[in-house]
Amino acid sequence: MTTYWRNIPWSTLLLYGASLGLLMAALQYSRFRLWMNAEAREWYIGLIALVFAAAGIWLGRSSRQQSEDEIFTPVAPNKTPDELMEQYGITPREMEVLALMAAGLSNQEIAERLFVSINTVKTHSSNVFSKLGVQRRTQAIQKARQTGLIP
Amino acid sequence: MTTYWRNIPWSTLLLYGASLGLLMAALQYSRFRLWMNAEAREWYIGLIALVFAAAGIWLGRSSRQQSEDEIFTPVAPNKTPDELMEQYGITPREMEVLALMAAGLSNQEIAERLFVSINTVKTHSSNVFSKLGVQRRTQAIQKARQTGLIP
DNA sequence: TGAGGCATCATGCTTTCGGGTGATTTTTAC
DNA sequence: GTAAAAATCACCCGAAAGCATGATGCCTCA
Repeated sequence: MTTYWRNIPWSTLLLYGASLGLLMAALQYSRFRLWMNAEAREWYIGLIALVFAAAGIWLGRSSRQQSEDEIFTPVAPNKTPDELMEQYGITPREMEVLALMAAGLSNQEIAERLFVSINTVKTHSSNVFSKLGVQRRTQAIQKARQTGLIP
Repeated sequence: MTTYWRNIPWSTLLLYGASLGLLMAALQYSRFRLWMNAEAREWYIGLIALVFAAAGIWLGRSSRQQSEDEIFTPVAPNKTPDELMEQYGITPREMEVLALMAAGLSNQEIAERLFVSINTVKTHSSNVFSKLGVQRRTQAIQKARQTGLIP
């Protein structure tokens, strides 16, 4: 089920456990010192909390584990492509460009396929981007698939 | 790296700070209780360390998530993504890059998401392209969807 | 008949992508 | 312990993509 992930390196886990043990040892040692009065203890505990929180953040971010569901959540389209074209104001020609774009074609290839110049393809794609509210063709493809504009 | 804090929402930071303050308050309150002797204090501090470490890990992980980029899943593959990764020789890290690529992210955004440099992302994406036998990222997305590498 | 939508094309400019190459470090495998 | 694989980063350079702007011709519809 988990297709791509990386375990937390054992070295990191060991380092983490060792640092915890070191802090515990430091606490034990400090018990024999007299600098740790009641007021300082609060700051000491707060410092431990901050240190381990920071270490936890670092550990959490350095681990590569990432669930599929975070990125790939299927969206069931409730509208037909025609309704979505109407909704976004996408013209038929722009739809053609979008479809070929999603097929992996470059602007030049789309231009040759549609017998127009590459500038025209750029204009159409720019219009599609602004109408879909995206900046790049990959975003346009993703949004078109998500909304059901493209199967 | 200061970029670590870029993607953490302010609400999360506030929540985190508030929980820290609550724990400190709980510590203050516990000083007036008598259950906290010398031996229990070590366990108490260790508990705080564990709690904050866990919270830090959660924070570190959750800050990498993104709820918006979702992908519609039209394909019923005959092979599992793991088998396809094995077939194409795609590594887990390259798979991550491919997934974020399909989510519409630019190389720069992928780099920020994975906390690596844009050069690393370019290397991974180039490897993915050559392994999939394509030239552009849109082609890679298309092929990955067709083969079932990506839902 | 004139306004507006659509499709077409262009030019200049900036950003991003992708290929190629080489390198170091970390992790894994034997 | 060593070798292979994986992950990381850097640099150069050309191609592609994207943005802004303006223009022309066609068609429809009021």
